[in-house]
Amino acid sequence: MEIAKTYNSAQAEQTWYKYWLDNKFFKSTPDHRTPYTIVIPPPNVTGVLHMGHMLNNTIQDVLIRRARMLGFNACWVPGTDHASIATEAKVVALLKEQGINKADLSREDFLKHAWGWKEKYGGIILEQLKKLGASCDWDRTRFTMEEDLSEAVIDVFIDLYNKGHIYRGVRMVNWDPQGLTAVSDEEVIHKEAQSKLVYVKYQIEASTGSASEPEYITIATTRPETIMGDTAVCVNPTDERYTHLKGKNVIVPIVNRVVPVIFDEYVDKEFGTGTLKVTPAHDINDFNLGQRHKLQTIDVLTQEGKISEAAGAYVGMDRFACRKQIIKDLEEKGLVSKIEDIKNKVGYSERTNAVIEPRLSMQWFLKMENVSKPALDNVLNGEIKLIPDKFINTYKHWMENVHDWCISRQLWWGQRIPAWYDGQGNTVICKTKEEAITLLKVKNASLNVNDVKQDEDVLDTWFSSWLWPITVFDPKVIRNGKANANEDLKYYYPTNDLVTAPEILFFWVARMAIAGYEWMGEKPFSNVYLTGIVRDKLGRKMSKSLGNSPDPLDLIEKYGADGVRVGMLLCSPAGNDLMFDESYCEQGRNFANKVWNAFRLIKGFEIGASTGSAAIQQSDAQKAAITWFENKLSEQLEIINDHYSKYRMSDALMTTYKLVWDDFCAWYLEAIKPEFIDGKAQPIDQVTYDATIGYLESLLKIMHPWMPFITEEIWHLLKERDAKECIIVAEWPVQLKELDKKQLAEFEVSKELVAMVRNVRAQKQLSPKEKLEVIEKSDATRSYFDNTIIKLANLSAFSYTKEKVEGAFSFQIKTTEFYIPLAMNLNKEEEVERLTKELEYNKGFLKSVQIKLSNEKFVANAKPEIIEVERKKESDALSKIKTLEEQLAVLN
RNA sequence: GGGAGAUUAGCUCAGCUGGUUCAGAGCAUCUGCCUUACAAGCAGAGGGUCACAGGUUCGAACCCUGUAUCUCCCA
Repeated sequence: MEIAKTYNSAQAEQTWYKYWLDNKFFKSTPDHRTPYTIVIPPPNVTGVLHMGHMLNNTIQDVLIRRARMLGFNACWVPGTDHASIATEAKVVALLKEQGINKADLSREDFLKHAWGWKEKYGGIILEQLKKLGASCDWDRTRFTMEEDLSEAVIDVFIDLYNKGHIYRGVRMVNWDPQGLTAVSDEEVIHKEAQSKLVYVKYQIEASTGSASEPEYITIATTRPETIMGDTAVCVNPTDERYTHLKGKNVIVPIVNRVVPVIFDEYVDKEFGTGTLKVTPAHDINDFNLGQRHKLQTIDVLTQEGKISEAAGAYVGMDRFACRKQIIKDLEEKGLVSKIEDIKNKVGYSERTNAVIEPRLSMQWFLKMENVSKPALDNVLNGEIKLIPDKFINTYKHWMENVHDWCISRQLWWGQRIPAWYDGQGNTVICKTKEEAITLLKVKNASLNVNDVKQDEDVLDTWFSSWLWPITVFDPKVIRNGKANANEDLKYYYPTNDLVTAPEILFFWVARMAIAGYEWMGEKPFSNVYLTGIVRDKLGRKMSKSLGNSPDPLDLIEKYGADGVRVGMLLCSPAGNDLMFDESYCEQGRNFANKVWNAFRLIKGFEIGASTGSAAIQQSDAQKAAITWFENKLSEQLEIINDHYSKYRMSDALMTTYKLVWDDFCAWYLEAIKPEFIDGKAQPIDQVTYDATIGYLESLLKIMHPWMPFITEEIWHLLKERDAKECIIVAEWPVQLKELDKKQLAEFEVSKELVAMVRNVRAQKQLSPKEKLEVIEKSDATRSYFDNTIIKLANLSAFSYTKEKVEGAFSFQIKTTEFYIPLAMNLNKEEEVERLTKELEYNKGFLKSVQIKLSNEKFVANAKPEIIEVERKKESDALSKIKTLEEQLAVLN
């Protein structure tokens, strides 16, 4: 069979993904094994795969594949999130293109369009995940808006309401004037902006009878368009500049409203002029002031962010246009004393990027104080681990200062709030209209059934996804109670690992923890692995608008899924952002190709007869290499397992990479590779061949989580296997019970020796083909790796002597001296220089060690083993120096 | 404004309990090689005042204090 010189990723990817699906290797059902569970952070149903998903899901796939190989019942649940605002915005935009206005549609018709849209475009991202090899149990795919899951959301609302955690009230909320909905605090992104601080003069109302010049007080504001809503001016009571204003009123410009001057500690004397215009309808702090001082609230903005009728001026004008206009008008009236450029933070909607408007409105809230406690405690006590743990601080800080959660959204796409009103001020919370009528009748005997109306709003998307680790398994558990949980939930919950971005630590992770304790009485996951943000190599966040994000699918096409997976993870320290560059994918692809070629070499071996006259015997070089690699593999496997246990993904990958490339390809294969005689490769003996195949299989297994496709491909090309005998379900290799550390150390010395010989060749410009001889000055007569060294360094002989060899090139490894007799004459000067340099170095070393050893405090305080090491260094250095001096003496 | 984290080779990062001349890896660079698995490769080499300034210690990349720069979170 002809094997291609380079690995064809596209073909293997297609073949094996289908094969895995057909054989149901991703599928998990409860059984006697221990489960290992991950629920996917459900991507936005409108989303397309970006680099963040790529990173995130590759990590999950690595974890799940390894768990599967370790013998766990591995279950990775996929799905999508309905993303209320984002999806509704997309549907509204699409309808607009078709000339349809949302306002003209009924709720039902709009939802039909939305579902139609979801069926058509939703879930593209799940198909894309398959391209990177994600081994999700697709039969379990869930969507947060599907009927069962939605019902659970309603159950949860009712339950929380009954427990007294949910309330409705008029509060200052973050209003998105584009999405036309309230959003939670977490959905507001604060960005620094260049703003103008306008100093406006408000006339102080003259005391009766006084005819003097009008007196003014100057306030500074970045929001002059809200002046029409001013109902007071506030100063700090300790501010001596303004004490004379006690009991006075001022006249609000433009609308000429007379409002009081109030005194409150809240005002910062240093900022602006130390006076504050108070607009209770449009600023949370002003609202609080208004409450304290019983001020009138005048809402001068509409929900679209335009000036409202109540303003009495500029009605219908956009808020930003009005800002410009009002400054102009105030200037004309001579009421602007100055305008300053300042930097301040402006909130933007996470979903629509519109500037958030603080706005008073009637909303539903969840009281966080009580429900959040177990979720905080169990992170602090380590029951739930955050990786890396630096996030514990952030988490703690948020949890301790958490505000009530505004959970209502003025949208249609989502779970509708199960609150019912009778039009006369009575409200009941229940699932159906029938129930509502019954319940309302109790409160209102003269109830008119036609007046019973359900709340128009839906719930925040996170109010559904916080149930994700529970309801993907058993959506009915909320109403049935956890004692009646189904088999799946009992078996898979709590899940093991959650892999997600730090950005949604509060949005989602914290809230899932809350929900987990509230309804399951138990954590939803044991470990939360927080990935970094994928940035470009200039450190900029990858984004569509910057156009600096490669399309993951293009990368896969170019470098292969395995190559991209390796590339992503090579540069992804946990919790730190990663500076992505395509060259990492190239490195990944090159690695895949290296593996492919190692396979080609092995596959090409011709196996010699094991008996008879033409029998091929295993050489000592091969025998030694085999025992060495068995130990090396075991040693490195232990390190890899340790990295995994600490979620050090890039370290686990790099260790794997070096084990394969350096230890296996560069040393092991070179050592056992049969020689060429007369241009023809010699056959290999059966024992060496079998051992090599065994090692390759172990390595393929270790590589599989990172590179699922190429490993499966080679696994099957290596030998005929049964239909179900796939690497994806192969057993993870086990370590040796006991490592031969002495042999490992000995081989390291051998490697150094080989490198030394190669170095001499390079220096003296000798061909690698020219055989050299090496003599070791030693009492020994042979050692385990002699023949391996002969093979690797291409020596004619490797021998031992007790005497000094003169006229040969000499060098030391540790304290042992070696000679290479060279046909050419040594360049005396060069040798003297080289040896002198080495002598100087060793003398310097010796000095530093001796200083340390002669320091009484060191000898008194340092641990005995440390002192022992220092003494050994001293004696080694002394012996090295002696040897070098002898060598130099001979040359001179 | 409050808090967290970072700063180690050209780049991306390790460095876990302070202790080997502890300063490391991968990539990139340079030099020599088309050596019949692999030029997507092989062999070799160079490259760092561990941000800066103090301090603790027999000993500091590591602990402490301050400074600078950057990132993130919260208000």
